[in-house]
Amino acid sequence: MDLGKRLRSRGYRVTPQREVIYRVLQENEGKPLSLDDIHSLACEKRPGLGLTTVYRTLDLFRELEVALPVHLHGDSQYYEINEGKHHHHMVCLSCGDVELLEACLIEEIEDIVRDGSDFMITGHCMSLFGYCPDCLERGRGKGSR
Amino acid sequence: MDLGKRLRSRGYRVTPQREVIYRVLQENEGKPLSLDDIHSLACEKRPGLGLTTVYRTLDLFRELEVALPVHLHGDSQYYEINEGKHHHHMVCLSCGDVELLEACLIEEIEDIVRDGSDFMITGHCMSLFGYCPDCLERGRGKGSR
DNA sequence: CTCCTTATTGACAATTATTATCATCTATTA
DNA sequence: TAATAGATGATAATAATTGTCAATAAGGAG
Ligand SMILES: [Zn+2]
Ligand SMILES: [Zn+2]
Ligand SMILES: [Zn+2]
Ligand SMILES: [Zn+2]
Repeated sequence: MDLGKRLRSRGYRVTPQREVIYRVLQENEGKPLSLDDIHSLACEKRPGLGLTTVYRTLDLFRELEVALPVHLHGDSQYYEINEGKHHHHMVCLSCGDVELLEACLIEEIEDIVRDGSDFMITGHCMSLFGYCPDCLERGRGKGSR
Repeated sequence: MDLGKRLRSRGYRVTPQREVIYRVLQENEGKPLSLDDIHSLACEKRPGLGLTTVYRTLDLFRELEVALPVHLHGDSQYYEINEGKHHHHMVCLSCGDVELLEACLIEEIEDIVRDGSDFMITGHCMSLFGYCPDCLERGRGKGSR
């Protein structure tokens, strides 16, 4: 569904700022972006767009599930567009590169949980950490970062 | 291995502050604590302990792998003691309760990755979100939080 | 045990990140 | 096109994190 429908159907307005931020997320599908990343990229398309607006818009997008929060090691909160293509991430501890991982064993885990507790699982997140092929090749498999 | 050895073997000193913070983590095994949580609890045992020291100590503990960072939804960074008992978490979206999940299918995922890429996995994190039995019983399965 | 050396601490200041306020602007609808 | 209410951006206010430095105290030598 397109952004306009998703916004209007909940009583929110379609604004250029929201469209720009949405486009930034769309163009970086699979690449988690920090708030500052989003702000910089959005400002390229619409100079002057305020950082406050980025905060507000991402809160909204998260509420509407237009964007999903992504947890990686490191301080910042990252965001990604939610295109319904469920996936996870592999983060290189040396260069910080983020690769996509489409595999997910959540059903198996849900089975395990169902047998052992009454917790109802509705979502999850997962990140794998390690070293990307490039860093391994360059002998940076144990480098800092 | 005990804290003293872990510190001294790397040239760090054993201080009461570090011991107190370690004890706080130990007494809350399985329950992720935020920096403020840790600070409050540590201050009960040692009034006056500075927040700066908590920041510094947790950076150190993380480096020494005495503590592990835990990612949950929400802003704060959480920490947990690393007792070698690998586990994950289930977070209730209604009451915020965190339950332990000892199940982990990382080996299966590593197999999948090995077949599909050359990324070398050395660690991972995972959290499941949903509703705890209490909240389900109270009909708060779709409540806010 | 006492004295040195130097890592560590805590108070404070400086930065940085996030949230609140409010006048102005503008998307929507009639 | 005009009216209305939501949204934006500038600014201020808070909160979170990091840096500085004099005072303290842990660990090692004697
Ligand atoms: Zn790499
Ligand atoms: Zn998954
Ligand atoms: Zn609950
Ligand atoms: Zn695991």
